[in-house]
Amino acid sequence: MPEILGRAFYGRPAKEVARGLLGKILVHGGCGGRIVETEAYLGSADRAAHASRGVTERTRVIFGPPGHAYVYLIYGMHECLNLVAEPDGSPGCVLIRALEPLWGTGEMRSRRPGARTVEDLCSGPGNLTRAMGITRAQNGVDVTQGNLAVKEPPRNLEIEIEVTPRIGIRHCADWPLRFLIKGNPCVSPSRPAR
DNA sequence: CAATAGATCATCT
DNA sequence: GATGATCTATTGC
Repeated sequence: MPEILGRAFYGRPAKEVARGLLGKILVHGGCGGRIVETEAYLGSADRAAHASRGVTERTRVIFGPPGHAYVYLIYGMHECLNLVAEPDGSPGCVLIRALEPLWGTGEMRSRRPGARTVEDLCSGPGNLTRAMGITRAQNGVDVTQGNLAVKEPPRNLEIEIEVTPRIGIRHCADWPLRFLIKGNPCVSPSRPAR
């Protein structure tokens, strides 16, 4: 049985957690996939991060204990999944941008009739939450226990990690905080930066 | 293939 | 009242 990642894994700098999550397995309900793309979001210095403006009703989970989910609605239509990093009281989280679908692909397809290929199912933050059935109902849930969790892969494959600037933001657009598994076809397509 | 438009709403100013 | 950690369809080379 693959092991669920514990609190200590998340209670580190967001950058390390983002890098460490590559190759791990995200599961929710009967669906699961390998994490192939992440982005780190920091605290007050990172103007691209929601947490940079301090604690509000929305951002308070980012300041809370690590190992919890932060799910929010973007552009009025897409939900994005983050995992809270850093020790309790310190802001930081990791946006999960893309998965390589492994289990429950039939269920994913039924939630995403528009997807043409398996690689498309979880390619992009909005796409993966819809495919996995993750919504704001999961905001604040503990990811170290329960049906939304991240596990150790059955066997550790050798992966090559690439670091690039983050996608789709206007502040701090040149900070190298995006991590991806080089060459993986499920990584989200690059889009025109604004 | 690249660029653009439109959808649509919670959150913050 | 403006903005945004997006996606898809459509248009134009």
